[in-house]
Amino acid sequence: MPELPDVEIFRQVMERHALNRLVRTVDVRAPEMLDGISKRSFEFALQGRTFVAARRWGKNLLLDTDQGGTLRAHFGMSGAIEVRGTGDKDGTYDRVVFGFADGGRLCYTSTRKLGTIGFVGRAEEAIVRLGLGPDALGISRKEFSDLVSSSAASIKGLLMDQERIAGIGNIYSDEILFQARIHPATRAADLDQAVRDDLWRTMRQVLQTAIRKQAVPQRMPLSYLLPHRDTGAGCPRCGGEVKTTAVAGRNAHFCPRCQPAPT
DNA sequence: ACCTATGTTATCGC
DNA sequence: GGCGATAACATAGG
Repeated sequence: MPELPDVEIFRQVMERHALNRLVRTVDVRAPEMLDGISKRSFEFALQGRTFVAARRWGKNLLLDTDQGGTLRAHFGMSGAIEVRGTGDKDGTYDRVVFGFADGGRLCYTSTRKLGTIGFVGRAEEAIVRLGLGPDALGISRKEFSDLVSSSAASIKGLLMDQERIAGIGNIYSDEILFQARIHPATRAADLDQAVRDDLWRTMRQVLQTAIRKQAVPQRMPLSYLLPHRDTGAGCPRCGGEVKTTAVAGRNAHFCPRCQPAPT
């Protein structure tokens, strides 16, 4: 689930349902998911506080607290953030649970425990420590163009490299490249300026559309690859067969006819 | 049983 | 130093 659009939806949910509520209890059920902080320190840091702002950087959710200090959460491949009411029962995969004084709960969930959650004095510390590049929706056209033209990696590999540009993963890199009609294995530096500029616009358009659709695959435009990624359906543009191929360590979905291999 | 999966990180070879 | 491939992490589902 959690690439930039998914985390942005989490952020919006936090903004509407988690701000300015007193955190009375902190229950760390999977301490192995804590990043750089002990269970005791984490609980101590958050108990009695309220979240005053919800931010996002790449795939990381950042919740600023009223006393300074920021909760940072990353969701791995199977994580989410869920707000529960008093009567709702616990989920099997609730890994960290914040109990609000008003009875509701904020739950950091993760099936596979591949994510991390931590607390830092300033959000920037976490961003620097994780080595994250500029957010995919924050990078300027010029910055993006320079990044692409100076990379020897495949364009898909570059889009997924969190140290260069933060927020895009396997699913959305495929979608962006499909919409831009670029083969995922194309060397980034081989793209000329017009293509780089178009790719920047396409990247923003895809991410913003996904956010508008609540990052729900079924709500994406029919012209997107995402809703029928695993249905075996043909290319939504030409009807041809969608292929898969390994690029930068991941399985890329693409249409060989619409996204011809680089020569 | 075996394979795959929306992520990250360490390691190895080129 | 950059990059791709691979394994590992923990778990579910086909």
